[in-house]
Amino acid sequence: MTEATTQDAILDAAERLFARQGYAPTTIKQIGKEADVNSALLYYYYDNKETLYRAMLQRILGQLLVRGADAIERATTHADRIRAFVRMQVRVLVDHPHFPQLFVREMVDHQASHAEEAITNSAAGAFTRLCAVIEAGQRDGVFRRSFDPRFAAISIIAQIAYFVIARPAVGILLGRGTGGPPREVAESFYQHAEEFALSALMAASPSQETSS
Amino acid sequence: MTEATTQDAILDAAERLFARQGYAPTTIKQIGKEADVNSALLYYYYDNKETLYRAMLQRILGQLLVRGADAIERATTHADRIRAFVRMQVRVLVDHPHFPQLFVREMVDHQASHAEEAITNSAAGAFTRLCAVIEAGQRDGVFRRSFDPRFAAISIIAQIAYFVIARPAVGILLGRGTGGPPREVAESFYQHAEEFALSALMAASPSQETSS
DNA sequence: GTCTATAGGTGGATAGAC
DNA sequence: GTCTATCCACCTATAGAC
Repeated sequence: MTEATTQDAILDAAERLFARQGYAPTTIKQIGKEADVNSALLYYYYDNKETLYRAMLQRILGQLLVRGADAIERATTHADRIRAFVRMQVRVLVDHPHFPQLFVREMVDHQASHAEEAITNSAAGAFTRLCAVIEAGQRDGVFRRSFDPRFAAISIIAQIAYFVIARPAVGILLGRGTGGPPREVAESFYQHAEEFALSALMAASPSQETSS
Repeated sequence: MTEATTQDAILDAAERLFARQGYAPTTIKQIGKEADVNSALLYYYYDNKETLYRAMLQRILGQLLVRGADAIERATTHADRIRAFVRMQVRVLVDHPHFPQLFVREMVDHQASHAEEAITNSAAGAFTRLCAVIEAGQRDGVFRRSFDPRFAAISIIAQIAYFVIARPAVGILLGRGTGGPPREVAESFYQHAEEFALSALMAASPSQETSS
């Protein structure tokens, strides 16, 4: 949090405030104050509020994209590749605590219009990679063939994503109040998510349907 | 959409605009225009912008609570109860297209702390019911016993919830742009979500772990 | 109940000194 | 690069006529 450049200070402040409050309620003056610079200075670096917002979003999305997915390639079984993917997802999210809020707000406030390119890029990356892993597993008969790989990928991603995005709600559901679930609970859930995903994917030869 | 009373017209307009744009960017004048009344009239019915917002939220929440969950009780097998739950979740969301945005914003804006009790109550109600269904299935040996029922419930809910919340992102991932996936694709996904959840839950007697 | 007119406040953005 | 001062647009909310 101790910034090298003024610009970093501004982006850090913007990231905090935009994540906490959203785009519209966050004012230029507020960001200036939080960054300990005069608010007029923001217009030296950025044309307007929107440009600053985009720059902030680009920075954090860029950091996300860097995270290599080679852990997936290192895994030797199809199952382990799924596990590796989920673990990577978790790592990215805990490393960037502001990301979930920013992402959700961008979704509902702007229909991803400011993030389309970044998502497209990361789609080419993480999402397609996960789809490929699933397809390979299906080809080898390890995973059920009944699922559309892209849908399965969404189901897998959704678990962690929802848990993090809806943190306050999840906290309430688990009886831990609005602060969200404590660390140990979150960690257990991350493990659970791996198993749940795998359990769904794994081809069980003769699955029996029982009536209650 | 053809309203009986002026007040309905105002609330309808408010619901549309607040859902689409969020609280801050939506102006009283805009709402007045959309409702075809003078903006000053809104202050005859409501003390201020915030009060109007809360009234709008209360109305939509009231409508949500009505939706019975008896479809779950009617189902005869454990599997069908899970299916019924997912379908109920979908129905609530398509019947109230503005709800997801409003709900998510309440969550991120207020950390669910001053989020309306109604939200937490109805969510918690549905959640506990789903947990009970899972536990029953586990007791009868139909569902895997390895999952914590509460975690499994979150995984199940997450699929639809994420799909709806992250609609623009999902659209991009599926190659349909920020407009979100078209109706048929969404419907297929909803069906997929049922199968994915069940597939994960179902106790497969001897599940084989294969290496690639 | 519904309107016109307007007060009062705040936020985005610019001009210009240092 | 950073700051002071300020303009202008726009928004919430009120007063008061009809």
